[in-house]
Amino acid sequence: MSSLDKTNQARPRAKDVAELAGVSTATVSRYYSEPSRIRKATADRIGQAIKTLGYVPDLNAKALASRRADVIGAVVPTLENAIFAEGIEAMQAWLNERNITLLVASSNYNPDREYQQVERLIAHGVAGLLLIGTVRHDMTRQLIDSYKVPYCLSWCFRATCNEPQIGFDNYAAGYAMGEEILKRGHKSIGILSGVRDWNDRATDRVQGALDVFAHHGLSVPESRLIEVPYNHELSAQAMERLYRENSGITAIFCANDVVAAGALRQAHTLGLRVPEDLSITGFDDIAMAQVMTPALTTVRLGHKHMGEVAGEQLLRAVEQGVPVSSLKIPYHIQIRDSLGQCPGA
Amino acid sequence: MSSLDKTNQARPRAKDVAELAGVSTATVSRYYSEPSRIRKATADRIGQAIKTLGYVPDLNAKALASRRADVIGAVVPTLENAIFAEGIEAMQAWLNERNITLLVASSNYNPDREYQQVERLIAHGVAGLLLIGTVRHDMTRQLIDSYKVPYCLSWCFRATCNEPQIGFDNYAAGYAMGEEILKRGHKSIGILSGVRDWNDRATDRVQGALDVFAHHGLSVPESRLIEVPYNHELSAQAMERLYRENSGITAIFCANDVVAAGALRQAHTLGLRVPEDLSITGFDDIAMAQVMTPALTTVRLGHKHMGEVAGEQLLRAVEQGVPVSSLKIPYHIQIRDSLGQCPGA
DNA sequence: AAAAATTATGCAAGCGCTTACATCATTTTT
DNA sequence: AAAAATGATGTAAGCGCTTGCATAATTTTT
Repeated sequence: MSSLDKTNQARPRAKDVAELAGVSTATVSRYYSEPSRIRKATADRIGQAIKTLGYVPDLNAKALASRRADVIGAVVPTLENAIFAEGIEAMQAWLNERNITLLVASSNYNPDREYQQVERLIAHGVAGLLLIGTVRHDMTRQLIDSYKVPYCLSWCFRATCNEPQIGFDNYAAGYAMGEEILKRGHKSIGILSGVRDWNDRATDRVQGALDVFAHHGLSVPESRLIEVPYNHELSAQAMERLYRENSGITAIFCANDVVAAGALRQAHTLGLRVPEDLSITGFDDIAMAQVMTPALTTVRLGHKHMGEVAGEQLLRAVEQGVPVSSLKIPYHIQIRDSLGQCPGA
Repeated sequence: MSSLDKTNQARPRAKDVAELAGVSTATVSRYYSEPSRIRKATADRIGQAIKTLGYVPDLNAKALASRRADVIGAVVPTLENAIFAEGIEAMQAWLNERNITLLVASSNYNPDREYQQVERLIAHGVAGLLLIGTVRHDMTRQLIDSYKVPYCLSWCFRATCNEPQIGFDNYAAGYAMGEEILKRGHKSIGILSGVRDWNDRATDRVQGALDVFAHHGLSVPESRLIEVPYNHELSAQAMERLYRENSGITAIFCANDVVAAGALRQAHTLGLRVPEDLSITGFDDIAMAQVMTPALTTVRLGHKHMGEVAGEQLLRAVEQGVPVSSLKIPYHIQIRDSLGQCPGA
C-alpha cells in the first residue's frame, strides 16, 4: 500500500509527489483545490504518485498558506448529555461529507471554560463557530467579534436575542407542555427544573411552564419548584422531597428527560402509579424516553436535524461570507403514557 | 477588552505583540514555550501586550513550524452511544487541562469511514491516535504505521491482540455475567447481541457468555441468539421474537444496556414480571441502567476512567516517544433487580 | 574589577503549503 | 497557417510561527 514502510524516510510531501509525477508543487496543490483546471493525463500521474507515496496533505500548512482552515468549531456543555452528542454527531456527519472537520470542545456548563474553549478553537483557526444557548460572558462574545468568526447559537431560539440562532423555542415548548398538563385537570403541580444559572434552555422551559400555569390562575410556590443537576440520582431525591413536602401533587413538569427518568423511578419506589396517581412529563425526547415504563410524555426536539441545519447554515455563512440566518426548529409535544388525567377530577 | 474592535485591522500576530513589547518574535514564542527562560520584566511586558492586542497564537503556524501539533485524535463509532460520549468527554477534559486538543471523528461503525477519518486526523497532524476496538481494515493500520503515529486501541482488551490496548476484557466480563445467570439456576437462556460484524466488543461479550454456558453443558441454539442494532425499538422487537419462538426462556443476556432497555420494555408490554418471570441482564452500566424498573443488572465498565487513562497513556507515549503500554481496566458485575432466581427452580 | 560562566534575547532560515503572475502549450478563429 | 484566445503549468513569494546559533546582558567567580 504505502512505500513508506520500505524506506525509512519521512512522510511524503507535496514536493515528493510533484517530482514523482513530473510536475510542480503548484500543480499538486491544484490537483486538490481545482481539479478541473488540470489536464486529465497530468491528474492521473499525480493521483498515481499520491497513491504510490501514500501522500496525505498537511492541513496545518494548508491552513497557514491559504489563510483559512476547513474546520468549524463547536463548544457544547458536555457530550454526556445525549441531546448534544446527537446534534454534534449529525453536524459532524454533514460537515465531513463536505470535507470540513468539526472540532468539538466541552465547557462543562462553565462560562469560564467556554471562553477558554472558544479561544482554543480560534487558535486552531476555525472558520465558524457553534455555541450552545444565549447566556455567556461578554468577554466571549467580544473575543469572537474581534476575530470576526462567523458563529451561531444553537439549541435556543429566544425572540429577545438578536444573535443568529438555530434552535428551539424552549419557552413556547414549556408553555405548550404546561398546557397539556392543565388540559388534563391537574391543579397541584410540581416542577423539577434543570440548573437555570447560565442555562437559558432550562430557564425558558421552566418559565414557559410557570407562565402558562399563572395564566390559568395557578401560581406555583417556591417549594414546588426544585432545581436539580442533570443526574438521575439527584433528581430522584428531589422528586421525593417535592412529593413529601407538598401534599397532593398530581403532576410533575420536568425540564429534561434525565430528570424525568429519575423522578419516574422514584415514583415507582414510592409505590405511586404513573399516571394514575401521578403524572410526569419530560423534555427532549431522548431515546430512553419511549422505553421507560410508562413511556414518557415529553417534548420532542429534532436534535439531529438541528445539528445538520446548523452545519449547513454555518458552512454557507462561512463560504459566502454572509451572516448566519436564524432558524426556529419546531418542537412536537409527544404524548405518551406518563401523562394522564388528574386523579379524582 | 480587545483593541481590535476600535481599529479595523486584521488579527494580531506575534510580530505585533513583539513590537508592542519591544522584543523579537522569538521571545514572544518563548514566552509560551519556555517561560522560565524569560526575564520577569520582559515576560510582563509581553503578557501586557498580548492582553492589549487580544493576541491568540496561530496553532496551525505553530504546528507547521514546530513539526508537531498539540492535538490527539480519536475515531469512535458514534457519539450517540453514551459509553463513547462519556469516555471521550473524560479524555478531552484530561487532555485539555494539559493544553492538548482532542480531535474527535466518528466512523459510524463503518471501517471504510474509519479509514477516512484516520486519514483526516493524520492530515491534521495529530500526535497520537485513539481507536476503538481491534477490528479494522489492514489499510488503516498500514496508514497509521507508515505515518508512525503512536496509537492505542480502546474499549477492548484482547489477549490475542498485540497492539497497545487500554480497555476491558469483554470476553471475561461476558463469561462472568453468564456465570451469574447460571448461578441462579437458569437453564433456558436467550441472547440479544449487538451487531458483531466488525465489532469485537459485541463479539467477545457474546462469546464469553456462549462459552460459559457451554462449559456448563448448556448449548444455546441459533434461534436463541438474535443480533440487534443499537436501538430500543429493534431490540424490543427482537426480544418479542426471541420469547415467542422459544418456549420457556427464563433469562436473557443482553450484550449492551440499550438492547437490554428495549428488551425490558418489551417484557413489560408482554406482561412479564422481571425478574419473577424473566431475568434480563445488560452490559455497560450506562446511567439509565439504575433508573430502569427494575434496575438493571449489568456489567459496570469504567468508561470515564478509561478515557482518562487513555489520554494519559497516549500523551505519555507521544511526549516521551515510547510505545503506549497496554492496560486492562477492571469490570464489575453490578447486581441489581433485573436478575433473579430461575422461576420454579 | 576583570574574567568566566550563565542567562536572556535576537537573527534568520525554514516548516509545507497556496496563489498571483508569468510562461508555455493547445485550440480556436480568421 | 498564422494570430488570437484559451488552457495548463511553473515560478517564487509568502502564510505565522519555531529554533539552532550567535550575540548581548547579567551574574558569579577569582
